[in-house]
Amino acid sequence: MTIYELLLDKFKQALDKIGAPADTPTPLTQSTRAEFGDYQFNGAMALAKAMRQKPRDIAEQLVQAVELEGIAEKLEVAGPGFINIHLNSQWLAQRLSDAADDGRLGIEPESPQVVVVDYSSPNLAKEMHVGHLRSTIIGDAVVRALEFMGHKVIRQNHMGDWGTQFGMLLAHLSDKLAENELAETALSDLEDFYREAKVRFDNEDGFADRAREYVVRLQSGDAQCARLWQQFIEVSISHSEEVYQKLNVTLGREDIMGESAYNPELANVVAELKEKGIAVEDQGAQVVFLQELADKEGNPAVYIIQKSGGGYLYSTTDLAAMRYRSFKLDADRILIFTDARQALHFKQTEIVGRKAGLIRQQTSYEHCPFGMMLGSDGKPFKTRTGGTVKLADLLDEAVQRARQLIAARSNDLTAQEREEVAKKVGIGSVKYADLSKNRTTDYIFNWDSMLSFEGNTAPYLQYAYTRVQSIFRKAGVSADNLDTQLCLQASQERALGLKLAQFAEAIKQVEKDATPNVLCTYLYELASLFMGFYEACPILKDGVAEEERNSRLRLAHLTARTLQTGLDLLGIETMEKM
RNA sequence: GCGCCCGUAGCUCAGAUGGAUAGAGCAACGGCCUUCUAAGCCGUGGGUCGCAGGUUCGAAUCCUGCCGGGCGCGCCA
Repeated sequence: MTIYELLLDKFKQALDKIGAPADTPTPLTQSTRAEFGDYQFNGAMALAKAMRQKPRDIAEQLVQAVELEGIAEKLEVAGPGFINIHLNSQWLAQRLSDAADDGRLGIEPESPQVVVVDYSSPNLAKEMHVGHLRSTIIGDAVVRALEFMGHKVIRQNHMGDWGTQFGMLLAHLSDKLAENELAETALSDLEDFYREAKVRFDNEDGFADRAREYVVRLQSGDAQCARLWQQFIEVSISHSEEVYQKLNVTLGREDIMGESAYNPELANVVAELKEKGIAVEDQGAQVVFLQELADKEGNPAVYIIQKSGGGYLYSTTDLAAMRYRSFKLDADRILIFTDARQALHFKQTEIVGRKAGLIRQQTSYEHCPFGMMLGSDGKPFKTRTGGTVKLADLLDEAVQRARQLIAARSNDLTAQEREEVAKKVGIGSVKYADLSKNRTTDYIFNWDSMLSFEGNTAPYLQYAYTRVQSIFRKAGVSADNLDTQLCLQASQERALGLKLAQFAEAIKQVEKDATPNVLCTYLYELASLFMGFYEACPILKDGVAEEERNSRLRLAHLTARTLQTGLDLLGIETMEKM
């Protein structure tokens, strides 16, 4: 149980005891300022009317009623009726001690849910570009947090491996192979390949017709065409996997569930919607009219599930995917990480899906939108020449920039260690810069600030970790044989200790709201408090008593483990030296 | 036209179920290394939370209307 949950429990009991209505809100929060204690309960004011008493009197009764012996050392009523809770430092120290002895840092798994997470989902017709970065790393961080909390996560890489654009690509590939080129060679640069095919499609006589013909053949299951497609897909998937590896993302082959996988289901999804009278024919297409999203004149929103020519759309695929995930995968939650522009689509998809029974009632359907990545000019992030930035190039540049920064500093790292640090810092910086921002809004990409090694950045957190490791190297002791009592004496120790004890509260918010930036903020505050502790509380210096030294070592070690675990949940690696 | 999202310090961003004097970082300025890595720490300055109403004991947060920006809205995904 987290401290928050524990206190909440106690205050609920106290509310009951003083005769507050059963559904009374329980606004318990971490205190905003140290002088207001560690947590505060703000529920007394709102009760004044219902209980016909002064808020301060209610607060006093709550303070009397709440059972926090041994947990809180002081409860005080302040202002109009705030209750400031000062936790008992010995109790806090004991919690930390227990956490330090536990492999999971004292964090209990939750009762497991099946959570299907759709993320990354690149278009295989092209190379991965910066537009795929956010979905990939935000989704991966949420997945890691969910798994850490004990849930059964089923990753779904909903790759774009199907659709009309493949006609032109396959026609082009077919010609290349006819000229005895190998698929790997022809497709070594997917962007070039796509461009070539597009040029032919737009300019070459007869090519567009051949492309359309390939689409029909592909969809009807033509064997030769399927082989071509398979070759194309294979090369493109390998490319994605290289990027995932560079990015330190947990997606693998087994997580791929491309759009093509739903192909056999599309016709019966449409048929089912028609049978139930949910979909109707309109202007030759099969559509669902959504009265729920009608405008002021009562004109319903239109959701097309089959084109007039008979072709299917992504709405159809998403409905089929919804059914598969809810019924076949038995999902309790379905999380979908795509950019914010698709918000309406997913809202409509859920309405249609629920109406048609394509999703079980108990399955939640959560679109987790995010904003665009912008350049420092506030416009969509592009290369100097205005082209799309390839993700692989972006990551290489990140490592290269980190490498230069490391080289510019004098340190005693070996060449191999420097290279390792460059990779972890470079990739970590790109990921952290993104993860640390509120998911839903656009964000401005800036090399200098993410790699500046100052402030709320990956290197700052990584550095905090190495500082602890350095202490242990110097001390020549292992953290395992420190059985001294942990003690929170100095104000810096107290503040660090409290923050450490709140790790689980941050993770829980991430899994609930799918917002990794909450964990980033937590880790930054933790690292920052550790830096203050490090400056103010000497550990190995002369004159530090053994008990104090060992207690501080334990605190430092717990900090390192928390940082490492937290960064790992974000998909960011740590190192021993930097 | 309708709908969704956003507007917080010069810049980049936090601000969970409404709570106390709105917080960080960068940039600016001033201190701290013969002492565990100064990639650090401590301090100073900087705000009509887009504007105007409303709800309430209390609003950056909720409601309404404006202004400004982004994005969607029948056969792309």
